[in-house]
Amino acid sequence: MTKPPNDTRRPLTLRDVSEASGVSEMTVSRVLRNRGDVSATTRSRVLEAAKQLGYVPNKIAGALASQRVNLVGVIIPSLGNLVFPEVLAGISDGLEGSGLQPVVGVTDYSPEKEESVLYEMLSWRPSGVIIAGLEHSEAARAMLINAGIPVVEIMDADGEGVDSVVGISHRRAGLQMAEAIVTAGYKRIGFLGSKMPEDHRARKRFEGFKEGLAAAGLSIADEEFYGGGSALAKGREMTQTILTRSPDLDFLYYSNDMIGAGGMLWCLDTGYDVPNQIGMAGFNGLRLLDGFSRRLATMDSCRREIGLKAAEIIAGVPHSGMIGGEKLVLEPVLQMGDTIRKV
Amino acid sequence: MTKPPNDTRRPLTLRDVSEASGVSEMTVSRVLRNRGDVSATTRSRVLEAAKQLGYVPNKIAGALASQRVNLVGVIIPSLGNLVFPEVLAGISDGLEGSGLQPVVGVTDYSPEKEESVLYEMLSWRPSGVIIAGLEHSEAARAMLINAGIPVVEIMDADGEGVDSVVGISHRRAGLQMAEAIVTAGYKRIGFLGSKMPEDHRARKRFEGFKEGLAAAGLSIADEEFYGGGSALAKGREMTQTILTRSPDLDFLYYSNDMIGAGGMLWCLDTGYDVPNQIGMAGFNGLRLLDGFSRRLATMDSCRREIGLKAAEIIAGVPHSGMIGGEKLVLEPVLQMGDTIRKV
DNA sequence: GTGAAAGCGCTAACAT
DNA sequence: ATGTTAGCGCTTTCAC
Repeated sequence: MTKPPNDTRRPLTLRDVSEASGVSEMTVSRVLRNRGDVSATTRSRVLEAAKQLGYVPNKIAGALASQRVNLVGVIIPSLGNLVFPEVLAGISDGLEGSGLQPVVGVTDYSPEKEESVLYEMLSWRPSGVIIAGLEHSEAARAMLINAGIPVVEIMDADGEGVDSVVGISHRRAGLQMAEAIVTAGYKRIGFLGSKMPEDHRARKRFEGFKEGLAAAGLSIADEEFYGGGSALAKGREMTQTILTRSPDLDFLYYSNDMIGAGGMLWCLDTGYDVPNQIGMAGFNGLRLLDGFSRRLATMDSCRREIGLKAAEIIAGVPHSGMIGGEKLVLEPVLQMGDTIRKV
Repeated sequence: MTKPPNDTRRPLTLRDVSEASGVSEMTVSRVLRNRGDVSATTRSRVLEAAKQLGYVPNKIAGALASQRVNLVGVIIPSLGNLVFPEVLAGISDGLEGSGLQPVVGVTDYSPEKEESVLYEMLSWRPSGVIIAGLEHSEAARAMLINAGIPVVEIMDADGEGVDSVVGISHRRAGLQMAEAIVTAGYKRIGFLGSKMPEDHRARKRFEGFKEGLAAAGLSIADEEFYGGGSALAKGREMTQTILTRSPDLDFLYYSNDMIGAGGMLWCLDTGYDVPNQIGMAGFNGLRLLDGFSRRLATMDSCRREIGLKAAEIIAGVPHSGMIGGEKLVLEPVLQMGDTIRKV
């Protein structure tokens, strides 16, 4: 394979391949897309020329002409949180074989940024959009409705979607965890979470959690919130802080596994008897934490499957018909781990 | 903000805005792009009409006409490994304000997939490509050279690049770690890593490491490799395995911090005296691990800065001139942590 | 099985 | 400050 002789710095076009092979542009196009009937000889002659020249088709022109773009916009709040790359992995799997490619946009949990990222994406006329959460600005919702393409809102099932929805009920997840804690006999419960008002899923879990406690006549005894930084380190710090302030707490509910793991490390280092003296639980079911000596109680957020299903919905929608409106609510499984005492 | 009255399911065009506002398509285009002089009145009339209709420009057509695409292709091996999202964050920062947007492609460490992802990306005629590593297939190299756009190969500086290069010398990183270990007086050294033949950076670190040991008349006493799974858990398992097989090892060098942390947890749980009985070190400088009770010795891989600089190179290249060929070698800092004994 | 013509929705370049 | 014309590189459609 020698270096293609593209001396002129002008990108190669179909016409170049056409001239090099002595075949019309149209037929070259057919060969390169495996469309229509082309004789074996013409076919191989074209492929030879294309390879020889190092021709790379121009999808921009192709997309404009065909009104077809094999891209799926994926909009998520962050890449720093382990959870989202896993959703992406699921999406990537779900798109496998469909010819569609994900294009990722990150919002940093900012509604304004979400709006601009969405606008940017839609301007490339993707075949579909997968977007985290159900809460969007008015303008963003309008764009999603108006885009005329399948939209899947993922990760959250507590609310109304624009089109299709794939997620779990975070409210119910919080509620179920509260029930498990109450059943185990814990009474003085602390909550530790992030102070991101725009993390609606964390907020809903917290609300469901409080609701579950309330049903048993209990409420949050103390709470602690954090901003940026290494989640593990923050979990450690916050745990020390809250237990110093409220030494009588017998359970700590963390809004995610990373801070929960940090808290667990601190409790074990400090000599707490987990789960008898103090119980603890997180959220997400992060496999990352499998290597710890104790397994933190948690609840799987089904993120890989969510990505997979969302992608399948996009990939499965026929090019014209677009029915949509599916709502798929997955059921997370409570994993008791080693940090909730047996009843 | 009422729902835009786009009754016909046909996407809106510039012409629609033109008709709605009574301004020529060309002037509408100018307004929407803030290009050229437009009177304040026409301007506001156009913006009003565009907003009213919910018009989203078609970048495909725009790109085709202007031969300008504000996209930067970013090709990385994986999203599951913490390291790459951090590089992405750096790229995202470096692109800030340039008007360029990253489009991410994942190769799963497969040269074939890298080739197809690259082909796919180039077919969108991006303004530049940032790609992990210096090792590519012949065809991939040819595409990169032939693309006629700035290319930045990142993360590795041990070798020749196609155009610009931003990275660290993994060989030197391994070598320096070996020197630190030798200096601390360790003699019986084990290596634990992944068995990914395509992870050239890990391979180079290992080679540099062995070279560093050799310079002191030492060599690897035992080694252990792993495949998939939770890295923390694997680090734990492998550490048990290698120390059972070779109980006389006094140092363990891990190819990354996650397996190193797993190993550290196991050693501490098992009652090893770290760092006196056994020392250990990883690689990457993961801040994620800040919450552990001991800090693992490690070496910063400068991944955020690598992303930042690579993006700046792409963003800084003038639209035509394309000089390129920069090579930026960053210097990782050795962090001794708590797992190498003081001399 | 192959080719010619028209045009996708925009913007560069040139009017005015 | 605004409008007109001619394409960008491909694919659709229709002809042969």
